[in-house]
Amino acid sequence: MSTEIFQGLSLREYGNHFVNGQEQEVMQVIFAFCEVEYAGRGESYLDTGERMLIWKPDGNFQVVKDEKFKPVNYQPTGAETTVEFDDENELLRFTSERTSPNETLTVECPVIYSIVQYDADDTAEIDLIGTESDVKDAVLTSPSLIEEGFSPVDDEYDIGLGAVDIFGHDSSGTPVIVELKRRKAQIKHIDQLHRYVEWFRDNESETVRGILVAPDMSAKATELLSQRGLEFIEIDPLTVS
Amino acid sequence: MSTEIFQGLSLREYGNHFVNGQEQEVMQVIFAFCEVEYAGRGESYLDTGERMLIWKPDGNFQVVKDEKFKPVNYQPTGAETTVEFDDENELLRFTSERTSPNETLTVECPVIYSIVQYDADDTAEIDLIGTESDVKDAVLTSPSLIEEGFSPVDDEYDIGLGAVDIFGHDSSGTPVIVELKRRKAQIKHIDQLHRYVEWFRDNESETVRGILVAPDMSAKATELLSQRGLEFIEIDPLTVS
DNA sequence: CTTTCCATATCGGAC
DNA sequence: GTCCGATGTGGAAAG
Repeated sequence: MSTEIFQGLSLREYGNHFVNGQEQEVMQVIFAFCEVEYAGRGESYLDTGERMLIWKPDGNFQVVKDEKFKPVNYQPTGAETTVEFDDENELLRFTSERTSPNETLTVECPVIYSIVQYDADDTAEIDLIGTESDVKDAVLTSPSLIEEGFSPVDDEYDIGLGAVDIFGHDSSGTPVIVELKRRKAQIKHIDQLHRYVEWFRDNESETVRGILVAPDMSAKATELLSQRGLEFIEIDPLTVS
Repeated sequence: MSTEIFQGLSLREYGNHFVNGQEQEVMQVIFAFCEVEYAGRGESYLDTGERMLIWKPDGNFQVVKDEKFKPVNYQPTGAETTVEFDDENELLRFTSERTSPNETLTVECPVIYSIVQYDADDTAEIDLIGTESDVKDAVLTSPSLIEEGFSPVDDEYDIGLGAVDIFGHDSSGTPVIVELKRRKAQIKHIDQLHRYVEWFRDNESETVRGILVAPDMSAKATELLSQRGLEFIEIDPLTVS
């Protein structure tokens, strides 16, 4: 069976199962009453309550409340997670640490209701379309999506102050900087394209066009784009994927 | 008991428990062999495999693999999630939908190993310090953190092209725009401050100072900051919280 | 290591 | 609803 479930054990017995599950590299899901502390880039404290804990073999550890999408506290993949039984205070303590940045997550559980060890057989990988990368591939394959005569020269062209999505020339030989967005463009995306274009003007050539490619633009973004002499071309990531 | 666990049931029986759990507004955790499809802003397909599903009362639904920190597929809080038994294909189908953006997540489970219904009692809320808001409070309380004679006039001052974190005047009456960051500043943060300062120059007064406040800055950000005539002041969010 | 940028970003707040 | 910015953003890719 893929799931092994334990209930009604002592904290010490649960602790032994956790160590065993870690050795066997299975995902462990813990239903517990706990208190959570975090210290690192920020610091947080979460008073006692009933939560679910997720402990994966790759070290990532999450404290999950019964509401909200994101974990309330966590340590991402790569953390070193351990568990110990504190017999003086009668609790199980999970410690999840990582370096760069230096961060520590501590979860103390005086009560554990049940745990599930899941030895999941899952070799499939997700296939996702409609990404910015898909838009880039489409434009490189069919440059006329930008405009007739557009000729790409390079992609992910590093200028030191970032990387230009697509660099090329228009039909009259003018340099063109293309910035791609998979979603409705916002002001900050105009900033980004503007930075690339300004760099090009300062370092390469006075004459240069900047084109933002996105399925749509916010009103303020449209205004700022125009004010900065940049251009917009509408492409929907899903229709070119 | 806070957790109710079901194993070895028929798909139809599991389905009844899901409906019941949804009515009782408990968090449901499902260990299943499943296939996942998503369509909305993007589109994805995940072939069959063993995963954990999380279904919370607020509608958020997650497909969790035994590796990686983030769910491989999901629908965030606010989605409408339902389950149905497809007796023709002998599987349980979860459908999680939301509008704006219009998105659908479908999870088909021909096998379910076990489910946990967790009626979590958790009223505590996390207390986090070291945020940008903490830095703002510190500066408003002690303006000399910026420099001697700095006098804040407004915070979250909306200029149409975004909102200035803190607006004020220096000791000689020159307008000052302050942008706060809780972490090491990057090029895009220089862009942001630059946008505010340029707007002020164009709409209010030629004379204006732009100050970036952060615990540190990247080398390129330092370069761009200097090039654009902006200033930097070092403040660590944790030492002022 | 650092730095940059994408993300089905999510989330919260202001208008 | 739209829009903007913060996030302990996480994660990948490139230097």
